[in-house]
Amino acid sequence: MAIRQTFAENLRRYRLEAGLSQEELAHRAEIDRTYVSALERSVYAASIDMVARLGEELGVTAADLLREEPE
Amino acid sequence: MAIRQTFAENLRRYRLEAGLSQEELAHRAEIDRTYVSALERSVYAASIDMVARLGEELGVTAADLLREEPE
DNA sequence: ACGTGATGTGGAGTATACTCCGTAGCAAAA
DNA sequence: TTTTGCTACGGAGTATACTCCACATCACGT
Repeated sequence: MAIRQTFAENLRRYRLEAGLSQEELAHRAEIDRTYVSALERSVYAASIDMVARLGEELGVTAADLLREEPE
Repeated sequence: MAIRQTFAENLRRYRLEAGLSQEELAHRAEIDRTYVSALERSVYAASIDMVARLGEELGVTAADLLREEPE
């Protein structure tokens, strides 16, 4: 499940860098706000469609969101 | 669905470079053979757990499998 | 023509991603 | 203390990822 943790950390980091709340991000990506919360807590293994949608709103690629040791 | 297509192409390419059949890869990653076939045809949006498992057997990262224009 | 390896594809079932509702906690501001 | 913004988290329902079966096709070698 290491990949979930990596994704969770990247998602939260990019979201905060974009200055967005979980709710704002969820609204823009047209997904549920509680699900964003769950993803940042590694509760679920998101689908690649979901990863791409979130990345779009954050201005990064799906690959970026799954990359370890970013930058 | 662009991300599915990218993933599908990368999966097939890395699999062939590794000299594995869909069946061999499926067996090593302990998943179903027909599912590997489906993924290479962009039928489903794989979960990030699944992407990571496949990447492990192919010697690449999950991010690699989702990266566009791989060199 | 026949057998074999590799892949595509359909159908039915199970596991889980994802949605939508509500409630609760906590920090900062009034 | 009360309000407001943000997040955690539970439960129940729906959508879909994923498994397992079977059968079909196509290319190749014998």
